[in-house]
Amino acid sequence: MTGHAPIPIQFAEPACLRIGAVEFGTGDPALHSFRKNIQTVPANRLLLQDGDDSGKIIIVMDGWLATSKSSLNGEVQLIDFLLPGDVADPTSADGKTAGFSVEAVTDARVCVIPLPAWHSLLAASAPLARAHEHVQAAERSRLSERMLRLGRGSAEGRIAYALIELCLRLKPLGLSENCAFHLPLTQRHIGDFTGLTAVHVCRTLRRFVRNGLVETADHMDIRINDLSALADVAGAEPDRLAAEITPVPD
Amino acid sequence: MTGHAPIPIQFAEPACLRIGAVEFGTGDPALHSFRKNIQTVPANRLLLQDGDDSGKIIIVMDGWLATSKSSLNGEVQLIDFLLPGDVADPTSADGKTAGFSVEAVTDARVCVIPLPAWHSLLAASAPLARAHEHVQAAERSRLSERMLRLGRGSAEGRIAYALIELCLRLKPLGLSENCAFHLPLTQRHIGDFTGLTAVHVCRTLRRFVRNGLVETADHMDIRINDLSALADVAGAEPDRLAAEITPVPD
DNA sequence: CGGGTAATTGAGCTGGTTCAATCTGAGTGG
DNA sequence: CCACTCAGATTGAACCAGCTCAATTACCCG
Repeated sequence: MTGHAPIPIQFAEPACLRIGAVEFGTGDPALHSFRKNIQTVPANRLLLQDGDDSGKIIIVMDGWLATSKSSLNGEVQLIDFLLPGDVADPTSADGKTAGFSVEAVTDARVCVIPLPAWHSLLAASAPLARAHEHVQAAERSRLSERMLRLGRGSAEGRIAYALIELCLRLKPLGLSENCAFHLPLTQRHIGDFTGLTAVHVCRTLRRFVRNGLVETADHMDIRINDLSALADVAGAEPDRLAAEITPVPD
Repeated sequence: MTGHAPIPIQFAEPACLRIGAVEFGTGDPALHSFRKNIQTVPANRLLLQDGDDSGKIIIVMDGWLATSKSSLNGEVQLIDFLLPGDVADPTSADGKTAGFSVEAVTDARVCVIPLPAWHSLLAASAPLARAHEHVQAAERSRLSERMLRLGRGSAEGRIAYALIELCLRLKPLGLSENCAFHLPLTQRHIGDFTGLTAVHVCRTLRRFVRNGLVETADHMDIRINDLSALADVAGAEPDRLAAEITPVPD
């Protein structure tokens, strides 16, 4: 699991910290305390293990993270992907145990803040608290949508939904132009995300391509060719979905 | 969907409002503003529809609620059950649309608070904010656990987990004595909760009974006879699970 | 060139669904 | 008191979507 970084990590120096769609820190005294908590992590590194004592939150600055849980026999379920501006709060009801694992999918830069510090930051800055509220709300909505597909959707529906969700989330980050985007994922990731086998992900994706719903290049450069048809398969309305799962500026 | 109340609703007058494991309001000036927001709702009443403009949170005082989403073809996925002390915050990223439906499973009493009022209450009372934090953390952990089963678990695993989760959650409410408890649910509810057909829920429950894992009476009075065996089937550790999904006093 | 990971495709199997019949218990009206 | 109804539970039988196992290909990197 603890992988190697295939390419050297190089990120621009942070001018600010973004939470959802809102930027913080420029000229903010709080930024100073952030700076020393920033770390770069290589792809596939486990940041936090389900069940560990956690006591911190993780803010994604660059790259992709994923939260996950594993069954005893080693099967993995990805709970959510975390993109820049997202916040992972793994704390469960006891206030310390992590309720899921957090791992870097790509090389990433994160800001790790101990819970007490985080709570005082939230208490000190209403805009920060509001932005965090939006990010949490977006995640809640994503989880509900995904839970519906996991429980009631077909393989096609799950994968179609996943593609649309990721497309919509990448758009405000400037990573999805005209429904074309790159997923730094393997088919296994998509399988772990949708509760399917990698084999069946492959078959289903191929079928989408055959039917002209999507195009692929380089295996993970995706272009959604027929969004409304894909949305039908997913049982989703893209516009409403975007409003519900994408944090807004405020 | 808008059902009839089979029995008249009768609840004790509220002395206080409980959030998670913490009671508020006795002598608290904020209680006064709560009181007028309390309402009783009959079983099967829809309190909020997925996609509606919401702008409020719902605190459960008595009875069971459920949050859910439905697919276009009418299949239902229950996202979570809400028990007394739980808080439903259906707001999604846009700050107003409800990301799921909320309905009363049994006759219930709830306290409905508009979001602005709720936010000022949270800002005014650190203990309230902390209690809410715990309730949210408990819900997050439950969702992750359930997502793992939905994506990767067998029917047996999902149902075993659901029984254990509900048993653990009912215990601190005084509704589960010695792993024996009543579920005010039909097998259809359990199916919608676990992403299975009611038929298969029935078969699986019968198998549990045949194998001595659980006993049932009156169809929905459940007794877990062999917790450790059931936990094995569920792939769960009851003690750790209880800590993660049950709000603590503080 | 060799080795390792990911994708692709085929073939057969199976857990859970669907459809359908029966059974049970509570409520209702006579 | 019984007949009727209706929702839920139970059980059987056939079916099928997605899984497993397995072989092949493509690609990257040393």
